[in-house]
Amino acid sequence: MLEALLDKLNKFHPLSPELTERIRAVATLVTHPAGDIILREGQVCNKACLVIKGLARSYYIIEGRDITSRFMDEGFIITSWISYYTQQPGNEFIEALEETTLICIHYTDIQKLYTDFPEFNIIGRKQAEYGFCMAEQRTQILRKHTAEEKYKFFLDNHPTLLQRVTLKNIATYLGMNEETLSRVRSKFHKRKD
Amino acid sequence: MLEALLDKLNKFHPLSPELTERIRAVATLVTHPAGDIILREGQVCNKACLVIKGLARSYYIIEGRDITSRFMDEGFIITSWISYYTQQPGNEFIEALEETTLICIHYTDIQKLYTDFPEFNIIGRKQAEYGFCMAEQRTQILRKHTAEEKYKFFLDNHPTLLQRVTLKNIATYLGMNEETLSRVRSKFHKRKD
DNA sequence: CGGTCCCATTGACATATGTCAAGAGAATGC
DNA sequence: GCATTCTCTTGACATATGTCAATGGGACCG
Repeated sequence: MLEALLDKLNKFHPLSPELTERIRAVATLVTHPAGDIILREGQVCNKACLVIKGLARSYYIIEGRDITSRFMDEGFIITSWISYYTQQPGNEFIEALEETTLICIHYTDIQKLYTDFPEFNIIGRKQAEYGFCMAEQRTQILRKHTAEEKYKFFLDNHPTLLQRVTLKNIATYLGMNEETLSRVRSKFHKRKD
Repeated sequence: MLEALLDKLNKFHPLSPELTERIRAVATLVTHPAGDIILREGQVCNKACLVIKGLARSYYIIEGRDITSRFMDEGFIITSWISYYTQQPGNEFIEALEETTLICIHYTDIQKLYTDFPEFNIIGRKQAEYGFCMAEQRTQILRKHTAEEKYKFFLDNHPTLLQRVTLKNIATYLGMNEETLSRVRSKFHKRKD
């Protein structure tokens, strides 16, 4: 199972045998049941985890509203980026939406990897660059003008998530409320007949 | 003037004399007059530039609307991140809002720095991590519920920009139109009397 | 099997924001 | 120095989305 992580890292940059060994030594497998809160607001996020199986969402609460910031399924990294990078308490929750199996590495272990294996910084850099691009892309959804365009964008970019996530969570991800999304959907799919 | 760049990089990670020398060799100073388009939609962004003096904004056009994605002033990096990282044509324009002086390094030179100086990846990683956090923060503006909250957030986080940027550009940055911003401001500042 | 919860939909209505138009003032250019 | 833009504001009105409430269908659980 650890192979999934090694594969992913290898695609960023080839891992030496020594580095591979060290990663094996510090990576741990965890499974969260559906509904589990993996990280809470106010905590420092001290690990980064690859999703092997399952699905989670990150969200935060602002003025009493639950706002979904990200969905993370197989192949993606679960962490609360700002809290992780700055090692300060963050405002994000992370919640398992399905039973979710993760390979986790602690922040301090990752920092040691950076200092002990300079080439691991290449991987860290490319991962951060990738995450950055994804973040910019997510932002573009919120800049769409109408609810319908946001929904269309979601359909085009996350077709599989639609079956796995409640519409309420999708709605808060798209910056609208549940009822609006429901109406947009009925109008949108009616036209397709 | 190059010192500003070296200072910034040094704060991420100490630069060896050799690395410092190489950076000096590849960095170039450029000045754009106000109104200049530094990058156009459809181009590949092949450099990253530190703003020494001046101010620019990146924007893109979607369904005929001009949407500001970022403001970049002194100390910040000007580049079109997705296009830069992927080296694919992007959809962003970058426009100098004031006369703007930059220290630029070409993408290929940066890549050579990564391969020739492994520790330069530490700097690249930390810069990407920082940019990622900034991107997440920008996104939070768009998730605010009302126009007034968005404006308040902008006031708190970019107080100096208000004097340097037209309200129209701020409005598109905040995901509202010019008139709405104007009304929010008059209501908001009236209360302060 | 019946009760309870959660999810999604729909209706009626309220309201925030967008749109279109006009105008005043400042900045810019010939 | 005058004309021309541009910026910002304001008004009247249109409309998209939010809010509140009710309903029906599943899923889950005792």
